[in-house]
Amino acid sequence: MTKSSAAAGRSPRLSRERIVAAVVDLLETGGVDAVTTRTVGVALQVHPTALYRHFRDMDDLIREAADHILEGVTDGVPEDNDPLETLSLVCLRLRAALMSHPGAAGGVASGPSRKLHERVLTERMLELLSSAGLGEEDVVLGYHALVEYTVGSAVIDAPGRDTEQDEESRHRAWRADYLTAPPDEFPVTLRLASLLYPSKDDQFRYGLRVLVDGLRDKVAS
Amino acid sequence: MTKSSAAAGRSPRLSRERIVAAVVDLLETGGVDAVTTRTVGVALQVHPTALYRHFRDMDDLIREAADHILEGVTDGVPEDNDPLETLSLVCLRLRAALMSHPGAAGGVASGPSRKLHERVLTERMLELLSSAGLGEEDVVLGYHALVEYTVGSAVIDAPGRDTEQDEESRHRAWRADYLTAPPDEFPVTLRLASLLYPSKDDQFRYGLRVLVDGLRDKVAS
DNA sequence: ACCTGAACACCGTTCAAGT
DNA sequence: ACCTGAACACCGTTCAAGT
Repeated sequence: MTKSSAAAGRSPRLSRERIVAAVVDLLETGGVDAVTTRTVGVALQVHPTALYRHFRDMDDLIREAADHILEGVTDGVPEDNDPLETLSLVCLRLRAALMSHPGAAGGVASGPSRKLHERVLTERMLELLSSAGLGEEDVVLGYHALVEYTVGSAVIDAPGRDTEQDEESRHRAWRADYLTAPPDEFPVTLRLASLLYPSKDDQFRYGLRVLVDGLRDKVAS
Repeated sequence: MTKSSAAAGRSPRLSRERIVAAVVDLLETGGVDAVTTRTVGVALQVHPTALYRHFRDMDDLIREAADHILEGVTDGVPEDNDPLETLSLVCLRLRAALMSHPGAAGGVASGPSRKLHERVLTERMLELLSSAGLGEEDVVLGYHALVEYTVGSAVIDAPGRDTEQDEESRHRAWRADYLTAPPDEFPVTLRLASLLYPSKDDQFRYGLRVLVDGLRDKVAS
């Protein structure tokens, strides 16, 4: 009745699903190095090495968890008349999912898992680019550009292990630091120092807009 | 005569420069996790903990090495009539520097070091954007967008620890994998599968072009 | 002042052993 | 079949000790 035909032993305490759920949880609450064999062990009240019955190695587990985080990214995104605007919203949702789970960005950055939720996201993005009227070449290259920008900047922007200082005060310190540069060697930096390091979300939105608008220009050809 | 006024003991075997040089070397030949306290120890014929006299911790050392890799990125870049084309070349040079030193990308991705070579690169990029005729806001946001795209995609594209398979055969396997998807759920993916995963450099160049061209459109405003 | 040696608290992973 | 226990080969880092 459990899953195997010969349901002999007591029911297993672990499963891929339960392990993934625990990892997603650790990815959400803790920082990047919050998920280790030991931490998932205590989270599931189980020996650190128990997960090796269900996953080949830590990398396998992280990638599965990363894919799980991609679930629902395309759901409920309001449909705009312009497919590229919808796509822009999808990218923002993708970023939000990655940012709310520090360390997950590194997981998807390590290469395409070609697992379910990633496939769904890929299909949706390709479809939106295609229905915008882009040629096949531009659809594929545009897809890659948006993914690399969104995932790549999430890797950069995701909160690391130093959550002590908040983003704004850190940025303020950086700007102040630039003001100490020698004026004859760094004139432009000095002139613009006060504008450097706007909020990371504003940075991301700007680049996303440039990319999306640039892709729209390719439709005419 | 050495450096301190009281030059008593024998001259030190180590220095920040020598350690950084060794790390840059390891970053170039080996993969991402090729640089550890132990590996720099054997490279310099020195005890693994010796570097703690010269650097606060491993992070400090990696960031210094990452900055060293940025040296000369802006040197000898041919000056185009259009500053944004020169900027495009600078980004390509930055990518080349990061790609040829796997792991260095992670170093600069961990946040701005505000060290010398990074400052030089920042100044040059801001200057090129400024001389292109962009407003101050666009200069700063354009700078951030280009850096996040270039560094972020380098983190994604940099060769990891699995150098067994070459890029092209891995991409071929991925494309083949997409062809096994159920046709009714992934029609666009199936139609475009053969076009997916062009060379990483081509991917990067495409997105870079879209970004640069998009920034040029902002000049008119 | 600069480096070594020993030690500590971690990692991921393997494999024999228990149930 | 599934999990535990012990063990191995690694990490980064601290600190007392040598010279």
